[in-house]
Amino acid sequence: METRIERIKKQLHSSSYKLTPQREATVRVLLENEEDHLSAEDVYLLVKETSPEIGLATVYRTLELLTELKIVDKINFGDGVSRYDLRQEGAAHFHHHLVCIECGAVDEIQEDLLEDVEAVVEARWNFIIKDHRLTFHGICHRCKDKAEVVEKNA
Amino acid sequence: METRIERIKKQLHSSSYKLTPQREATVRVLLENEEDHLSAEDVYLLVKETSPEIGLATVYRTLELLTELKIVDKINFGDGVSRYDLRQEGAAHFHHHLVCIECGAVDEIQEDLLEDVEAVVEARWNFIIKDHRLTFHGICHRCKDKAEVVEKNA
DNA sequence: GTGTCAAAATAAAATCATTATAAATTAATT
DNA sequence: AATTAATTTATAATGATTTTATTTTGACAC
Repeated sequence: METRIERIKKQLHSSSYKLTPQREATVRVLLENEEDHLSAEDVYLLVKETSPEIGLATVYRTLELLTELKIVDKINFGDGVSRYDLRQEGAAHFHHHLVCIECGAVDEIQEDLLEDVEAVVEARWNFIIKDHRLTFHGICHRCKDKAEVVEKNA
Repeated sequence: METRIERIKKQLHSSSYKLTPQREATVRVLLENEEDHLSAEDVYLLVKETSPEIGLATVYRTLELLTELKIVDKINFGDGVSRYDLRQEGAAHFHHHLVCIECGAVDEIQEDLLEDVEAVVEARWNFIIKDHRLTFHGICHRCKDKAEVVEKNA
């Protein structure tokens, strides 16, 4: 954890930004909730637990800054709020998401899976891919299993 | 065009909704601007040209209704506004998008391309896919060609 | 045709996430 | 220590979307 904070500190410095206490607290929250997909408000509430004096606008600015530096990814699942996700270190590609339409859970897929598709798109559409977003909406394994159990008992 | 309106009318009726003049005007705007990705506000302004008495809220409600009936897709490119896109008739899958980070253009890919990937995801993550969203961010063929010309002339 | 009821539309106000502004604080530099 | 630049805070503003209350419309029974 500390080493990751150190690394992020260096990333900030290399763009001549400082790792202020508020920014550090924000980054810590993101690290501690790495598997979640927190909204700005979520982050704000969590940061407030350790640094009650922080303002919502500061959290927004910090998240924006981290997004700019490609330390976090800003993602949008169409529920009206932006969510922020720490990037995997050294990951060349972005991970994908599985959004459950039953329970709302968001799971991640770290595998790329898109290499072939991207090759086709670049060749056929003459488009240089810099980034991609792939989200599947459906029924997650938990809800699926639950439904099967109910069915069996019926 | 008229046949498509007729078909949409039937779709509405089969869910016991009516194709009111306002709804028809909204659908017409969507049909006339099929290759664009209009925001609710865009649709509103265009509908207003032929039906000046329509309200923004009605447009929102109509778009929401059409989305519910899967006549249009609501998409979100992270620029803060939702955009609405007529579905291809009879398309079993959603089309994908190419967003140019230079000029902001949004092109569509009608081909599926994801069949193999979906098979892997369903099997490996035990997830039932109902819908997907795939967007590539990068440099479109127009900007790419422009850059090459500049390079050649330099 | 007229009355009645429900669906739909309108206009205005409310809500919610996000951003901008201005004043205050902190840190870095001279 | 003084000056300047960054950063933060609190508050107000914005902008997209939704809700609410009210009015209009259309279908159907009488």
